[in-house]
Amino acid sequence: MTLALDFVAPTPASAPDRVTLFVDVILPLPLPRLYTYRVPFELNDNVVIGGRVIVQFGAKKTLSCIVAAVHETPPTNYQAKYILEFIDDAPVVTQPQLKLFRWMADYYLCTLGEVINAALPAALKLSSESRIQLHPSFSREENEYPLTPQEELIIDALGAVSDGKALTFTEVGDLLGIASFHKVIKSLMHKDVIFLFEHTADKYAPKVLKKVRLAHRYVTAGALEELFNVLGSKPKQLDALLHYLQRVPVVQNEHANHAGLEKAALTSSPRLSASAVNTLIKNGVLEQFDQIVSRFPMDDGATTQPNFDLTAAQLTARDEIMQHFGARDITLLHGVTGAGKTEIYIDLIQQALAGGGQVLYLLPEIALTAQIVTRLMRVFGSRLGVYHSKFSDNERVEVWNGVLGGRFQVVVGVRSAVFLPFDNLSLIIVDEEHESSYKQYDPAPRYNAREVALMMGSFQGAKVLLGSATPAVETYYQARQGRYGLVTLSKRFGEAGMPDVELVDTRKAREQKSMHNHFTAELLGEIERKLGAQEQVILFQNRRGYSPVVACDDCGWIPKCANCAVSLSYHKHSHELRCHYCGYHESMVVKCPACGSRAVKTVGFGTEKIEDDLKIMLPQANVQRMDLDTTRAKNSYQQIISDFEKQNTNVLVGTQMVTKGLDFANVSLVGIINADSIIHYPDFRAHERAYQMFVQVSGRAGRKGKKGKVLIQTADPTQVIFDKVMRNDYEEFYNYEITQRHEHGYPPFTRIIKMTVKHVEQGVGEKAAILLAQELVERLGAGAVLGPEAPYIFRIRNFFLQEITIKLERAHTVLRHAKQQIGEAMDVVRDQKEFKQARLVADVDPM
DNA sequence: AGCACGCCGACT
DNA sequence: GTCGGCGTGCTC
Repeated sequence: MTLALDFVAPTPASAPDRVTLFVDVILPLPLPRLYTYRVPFELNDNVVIGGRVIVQFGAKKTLSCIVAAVHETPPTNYQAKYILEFIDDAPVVTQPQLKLFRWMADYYLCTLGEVINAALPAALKLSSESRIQLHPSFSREENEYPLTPQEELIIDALGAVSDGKALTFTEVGDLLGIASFHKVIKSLMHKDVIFLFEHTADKYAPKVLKKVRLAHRYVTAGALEELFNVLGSKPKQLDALLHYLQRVPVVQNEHANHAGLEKAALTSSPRLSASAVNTLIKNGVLEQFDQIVSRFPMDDGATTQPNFDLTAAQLTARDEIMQHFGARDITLLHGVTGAGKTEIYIDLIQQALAGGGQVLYLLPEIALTAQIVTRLMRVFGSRLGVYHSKFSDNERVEVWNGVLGGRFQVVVGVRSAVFLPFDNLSLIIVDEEHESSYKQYDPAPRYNAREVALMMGSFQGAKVLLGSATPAVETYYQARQGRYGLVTLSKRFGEAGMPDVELVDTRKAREQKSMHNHFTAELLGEIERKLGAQEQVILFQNRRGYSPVVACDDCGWIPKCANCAVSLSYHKHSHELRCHYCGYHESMVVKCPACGSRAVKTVGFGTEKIEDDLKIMLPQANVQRMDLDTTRAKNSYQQIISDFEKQNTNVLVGTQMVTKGLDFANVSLVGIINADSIIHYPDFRAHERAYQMFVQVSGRAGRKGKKGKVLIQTADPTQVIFDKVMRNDYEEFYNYEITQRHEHGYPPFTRIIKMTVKHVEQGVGEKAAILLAQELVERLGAGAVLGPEAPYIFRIRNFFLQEITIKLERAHTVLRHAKQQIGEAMDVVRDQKEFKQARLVADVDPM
């Protein structure tokens, strides 16, 4: 019957031909290829490139993934599975993004899945877990199969069929107390006791506000009066109602009542009774409703007009930038610390917005503070989205959707903000472009947000402005070559001169026995003088903890990490020995386990010891420490900053954190406790990094008309780098450094790819690395391959490391070819049976 | 990345 | 004899 009908029924003229669509999807897994799924015919119209779909992957996994392409080509050597579900009817990933993600996977030698994984906020990735439920046909009485006690336990937990309780696999595992519960589930399925289903859910939960409003029938003066009479004998309810009416002009403004009032405004007040409010709701006087609200305040504090005027120098710089953008897409703004780059950025952002485009403003993590956000918020109001790593996942999704939906035209954010779904960027600002925190190290994609921003700019026709007081040598080189525009701002804002930089010779001081712990008499005296003058001091020590090493004074025994090739650092406040690489920690040893001596001493020093010493030497000083250990809690960073700002503390001791973008008007002295530990680094970028660090930290001294002072303690004041820092001439530093780079064939004259081979067995790892190096030499030539070599820290988290450095010429064709070759070389190693356990990692443009 | 299938030691 | 360890291969 139905068959006949089908046969007879003519295809409606309006219906499209019955095309079978296939989609190529990006799975959120480190897989090299895309996978092709078939679209159920009735869902053909739902296909959206950049939208999410749910598919079955493998036997037992449902995943949400992104549609990368739609086509009609059926796969030839396998049967495509059907898509299970379409989640979105509009893209969550835009076309320009897909293009960028492809570029990233290609350039950084990783998979698209890894890029997608890093890009999407976790809440946009659907959670999928298998669950089990009692089979409708199952009943205990009629059950014919014998059941094991474990099976009984699960059936008990599933309750009766009627109330249909479901258990996740994890819950089943917990219930049985074993990890291998699969057999039990399989057996239960076989016996038709349970069935299995997949539960997928969007994890993003909108924020819901509970609100109340006056029921519609009371919204007239007359009805209200009547209501008052009725409530006359109920003072609490009347009180609550009056309070509501006081806050909401019900009669005059009907819309105000419709918008209602937050329920908490009535219930949380100690003067009002929450139960009275609930009674009013129950009796229908007030009605309660939910309102989905944004996690970001909508009320627009924007003035549209910035509350400042650009100085003549800033105006000139701004105009020069605009001029460069006329001819070039990328411009470097080289402006000394305190020259007022932010004002220029704001001005440019306003212009870009006026032209209708989107703007992305990237900042390193530590520079994206409440200070800068408040400032931007004042100008851009609710058009500004903020993307910070300390944000909750729901907040990130809101920013993501806000960019998609056009609510946010400007986003200020950290590294990962380059993943946001822009499709109409007209300006990207990368502030502090030299910062190494733009580079992601550990999980792939090992990308540099600055480079991604440049590529994104070129894809979307956006101008990119790089800003820094100490540009990366590579960046400055491009500018000098004329590939980037170059604008220089050399004057500090508001008359503040550059600080005086002085070197203090610690070797000499040691000889003269004039050191007080790690302080020279000069530094200590200067700190005292500044404190006496009610001024503030910042001390920089590039190492956290109390001491990096402890050692037995009698036998020389040193506690080492069990998982890494490092000594354990002593942290006094927690009285622990900690590994800074894997997080391993144990109690501080009192007695040497090797010889039994109790003379276990600390060696070397970190921020904690500096803080400690200073508190003892200058008891009148109020010392605060700022490093990874004191800022781990959510708001502690903000707290430390605000204490220092309000001058509750007068000395701030810290790691790199104190060097970035903090503006404190009253700081007149910056001390660098041990410059040598910053300079001596086995890396071609050591000088650049040291220079940047010294200049950045010096920039904290002296602002708003006060001339600051910088004291650098070093055992060897004759080192070249100090000369460059003291002359305060970036050009000179650059000229020196670029010559070095040229001589030794380092970037920007070459491109570097660092390969790391990790293996739990040292010998096997070494052999794998040797093979990899051989394969690379074969393909790229001996001159391009350095190593393998064990890094200084040759074991981390139980993996032995071997590194191979590949140096390539800069040309793009070379790069393309080389990456192909590297991929092949890696495959050769991976295909060897004995190296199956080796982990091979490629890091393109390491920092 | 999971998660299955497949081959070797200590136990009902 | 089996249960269960984790080694390698596949997932459209």
